[in-house]
Amino acid sequence: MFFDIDPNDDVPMYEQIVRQVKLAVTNGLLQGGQMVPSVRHLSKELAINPNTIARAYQDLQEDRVLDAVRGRGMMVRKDAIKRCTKARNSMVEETVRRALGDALAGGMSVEELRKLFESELANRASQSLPRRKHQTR
Amino acid sequence: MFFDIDPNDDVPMYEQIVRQVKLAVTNGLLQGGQMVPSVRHLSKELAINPNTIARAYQDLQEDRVLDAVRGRGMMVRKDAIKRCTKARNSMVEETVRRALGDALAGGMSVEELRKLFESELANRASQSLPRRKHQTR
Amino acid sequence: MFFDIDPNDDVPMYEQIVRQVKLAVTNGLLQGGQMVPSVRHLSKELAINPNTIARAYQDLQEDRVLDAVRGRGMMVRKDAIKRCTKARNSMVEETVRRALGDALAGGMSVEELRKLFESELANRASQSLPRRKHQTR
Amino acid sequence: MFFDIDPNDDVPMYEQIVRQVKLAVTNGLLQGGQMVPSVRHLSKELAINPNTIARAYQDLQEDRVLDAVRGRGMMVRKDAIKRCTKARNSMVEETVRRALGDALAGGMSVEELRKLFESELANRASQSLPRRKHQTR
DNA sequence: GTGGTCTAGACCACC
DNA sequence: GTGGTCTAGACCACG
Repeated sequence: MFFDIDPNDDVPMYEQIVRQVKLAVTNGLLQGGQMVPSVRHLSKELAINPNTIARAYQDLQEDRVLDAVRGRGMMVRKDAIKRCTKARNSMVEETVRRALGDALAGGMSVEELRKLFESELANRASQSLPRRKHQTR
Repeated sequence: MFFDIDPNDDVPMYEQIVRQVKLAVTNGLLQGGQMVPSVRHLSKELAINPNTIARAYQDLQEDRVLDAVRGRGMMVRKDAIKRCTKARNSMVEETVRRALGDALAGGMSVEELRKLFESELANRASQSLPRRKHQTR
Repeated sequence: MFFDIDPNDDVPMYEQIVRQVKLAVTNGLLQGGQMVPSVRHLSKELAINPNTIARAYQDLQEDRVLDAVRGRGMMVRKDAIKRCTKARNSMVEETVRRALGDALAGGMSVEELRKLFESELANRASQSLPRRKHQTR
Repeated sequence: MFFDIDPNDDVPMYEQIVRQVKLAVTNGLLQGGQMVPSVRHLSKELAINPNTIARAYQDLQEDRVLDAVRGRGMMVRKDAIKRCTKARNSMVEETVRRALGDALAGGMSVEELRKLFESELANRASQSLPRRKHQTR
């Protein structure tokens, strides 16, 4: 599937899964009504303990992104995309705000920061597969 | 002093202190040769366990930002600013990269992201004290 | 028919069916000697796996509410109404007891509780079809 | 402590803990700012696996009833009582509504139901310790 | 087959 | 000491 989990990242694996599912919903890889892979299946595929997957799915259920269908599996809610997009927006916004805060607090000038931003953006835009590998805090 | 510690933040308190000391060095609030408040003093001021302060100072010593002066306390190294600036740069860069990764993975367009960035920048530029309050992961 | 099944409810579907059959017997919608819809028929009507219907009917047989008639289907036993009424009574009693327990444990006064009870009762009494939609645990 | 957990109940233990903590907040046994017993401690006292306790506490954190204080333990939020009272109210209301629904659907008359309610209420009112033992669904 | 709960025991970071 | 995460393996109810 489309998951890219790093067990050594300081953000816990179950949370990485939660985030990646939400992003997949936002960008259309996972559509409303679609089934997500079963706990056991994904657990094998990612070589991760089923409990960890289950916890991620449960969190997604509480966030009303997934619906458990008795004896059949977990399904993406039809209205999930709204919530996920909102979540993505506030997530990105928050991170940007953080970068900004650190930059200014550290005396970095607005021009420097903008330049850094644009250069990173250029890097990404020129890559074919825009999937990041390591996400350290 | 200039510390703004949130005990319920998910970044640990000692790390918040480390980061804020480094930023203060970068932006000139703390200059080489200057003494940093004593563990006991800061511990009282922030109502934080002295061990926590001590650990932060210890880390800063290992990062060669502070120097222990026998019987007098901790002093900012004269060459600290170089290291701190470098640290700040990679810190900000890393955060920007993360925002970018999440944005693109979630299907946000480059234009949207740039707009968001500029709007946040405008917000901050117009404020007097650019110190952020909550830093959620 | 008169079934109102919610697959996402936390009480299992087969149990919802059992309960609703019993209530139908109690209130006279299903009379002794009457045939109950066939597993296949009901399965189609409710868009539910036949196994689930079968399991419900089996339970009802064990509870001596239904009788299997060779080659014809399932029939409501003539003495079912007694048992169903008894079951209904203890079911309602149990639920009332639970509400009471939670209310008192949570410091709700007897007066508050009685008021709540009467107001709910008034709500219902004024409605034509007293069939509830969601039954959360 | 004040917990009364039944491992054979069909509501899971972690959820029993969640409910009982909330009720304790509502009725004043647990006040804002107060620490709840540590995971390990409660785990020993109730002879329940620490993971189960931890899960309950995490749920309570998500429900903003508890706050984790780094390295010190879990504390009742000052504003918890509002949420808990609200939760209790809707919980009790929901149960009452359910009793009512079952009663009416089963053809029980309003008078019968009210009589049952008042008699249960009388039972409880006359008891010294209004703590229920078994809570079957 | 599915998810849900629980146990036992381990390791980590924080204070 | 505290909570947080993860693993391994078990059992259950549901469809």
